[in-house]
Amino acid sequence: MAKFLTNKEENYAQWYNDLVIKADLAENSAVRGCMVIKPYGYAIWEKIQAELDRMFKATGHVNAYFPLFIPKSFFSKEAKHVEGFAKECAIVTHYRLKKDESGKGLIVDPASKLEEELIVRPTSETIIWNSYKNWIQSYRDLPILINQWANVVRWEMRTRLFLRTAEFLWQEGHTAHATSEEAVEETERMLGVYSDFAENFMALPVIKGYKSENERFAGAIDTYTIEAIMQDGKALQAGTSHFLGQNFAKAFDVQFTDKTGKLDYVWATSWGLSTRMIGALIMAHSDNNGLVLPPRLAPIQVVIVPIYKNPEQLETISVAARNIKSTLEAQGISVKYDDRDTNKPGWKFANYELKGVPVRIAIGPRDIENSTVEIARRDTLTKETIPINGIEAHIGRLLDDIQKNIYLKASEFRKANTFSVDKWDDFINILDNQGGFIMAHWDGTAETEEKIKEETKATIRCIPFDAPEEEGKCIYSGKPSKRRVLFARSY
RNA sequence: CGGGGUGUGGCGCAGUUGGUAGCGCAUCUGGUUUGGGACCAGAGGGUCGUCAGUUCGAGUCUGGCCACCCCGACCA
Repeated sequence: MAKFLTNKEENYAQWYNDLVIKADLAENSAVRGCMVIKPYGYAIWEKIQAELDRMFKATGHVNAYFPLFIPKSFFSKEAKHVEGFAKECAIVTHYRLKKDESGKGLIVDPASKLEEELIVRPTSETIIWNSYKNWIQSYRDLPILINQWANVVRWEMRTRLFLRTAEFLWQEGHTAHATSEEAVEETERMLGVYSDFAENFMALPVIKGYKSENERFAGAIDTYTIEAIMQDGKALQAGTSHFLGQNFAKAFDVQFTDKTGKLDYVWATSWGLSTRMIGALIMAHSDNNGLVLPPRLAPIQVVIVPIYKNPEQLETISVAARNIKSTLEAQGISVKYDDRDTNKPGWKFANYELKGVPVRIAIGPRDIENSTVEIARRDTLTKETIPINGIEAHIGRLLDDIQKNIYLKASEFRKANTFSVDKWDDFINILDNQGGFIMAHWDGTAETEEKIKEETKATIRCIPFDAPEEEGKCIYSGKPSKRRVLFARSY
């Protein structure tokens, strides 16, 4: 099988590309660097959105929407922020087209040049803080806990479906607080939301930690991250939460009067998670037969495939299949009954495996006779025959079990590919031969981090929150270090 | 922006010393099939990325341009 996919072990990057295309998640578009997210891929995003949105609201946040366009002058108000994004911005300079003098075709009307150029948002801190300035006068106006679901544009040189595209979808939370402590708390809370989501829904074990100065968000005091390991041993940053201090409040002059009547700048956070998560989902769990989706994010959790020789048989089987479908749906399980006569069962089996549907139920004449069905689980590719009676409890348990098993498998993979390293030679060997997470000592300087990056392409993914204090020597410089940090090559 | 590669039916590809375009998959029709990607018979579908040049004649040779992919630098 799997003759339609490149082998994961042979060419991981090609396997990933094949999978995205063949599973019908997305494709490249006519616009360089921009992808079309196809219905099946978008359905996964909708599941991600629905769950995160629920979690954001449960933690007191509300949704709003700010403009796609940002006046250039806003953008340049926070020095580090500009530096971080200036190199990858799309800019609107005109607002009108006209017919080309010499015939057909359209040209930009030079007379429609904008007074001030508009930047297509690469992130929305500036446009949002420009609004917050008008919304905040007193401590009574705080906190503001807003999230926005949006598209953003970052003009990337090289793109890959879901992992890096010029335009992508995400959510960005932007909060304003009266105190530093409260903002830090919020930053931590939202990283917690992300890691809960990753572990419980994506079945993706993540390491929470601080970014080093080099890797920090432009304009942030502190960036927290969740880092996940992919099956090729590379790390993927799955979500970030930033403590912005008073940087944006100062840039946009957002002050408030506190309880004692004193004027102070507002404290801020921002946090984001993007369609890149779909890339993580694919790369963390899938195999050479196709996608493996955790049940809690699978657009279709159970597919029913009838096996029949003639229309009469199909009719009998369909009655049983529809009964099972409604029984399962009553339990909140999403079920597709695929009774299309245009494809054979074997084709359907392979196709739903490619698409990562967690559970497949096959019903044929034999099953009708015995009141049974054949159940196949995607994660282990195993099959069993069970009685139809009590199927809803069985499938419910099975889905839970698959969710847990996928998480467990990913956890074990991470464990087997995380190395505690003390010698520079070992550091290089591991990166070159197998990849993975490396826990090593670091002297805490940006120079050392930069040199390690130059020599090995590995970066500090994070300084884990739970890294124990431990005396040691920097893997590169030999200078004293107090704790190990997480190194890896990354996406 | 550097290095490499590719542009030929919807998709994947072949096309020899230049002679008027072919294969597989997919599609459509008919029939037999259906418990792991069915089979047989027939049919439709191509300004060969683009512009110019050489030639009696260009998918093929020459030059320019464009697009895309892969590997680097940059990044979620």
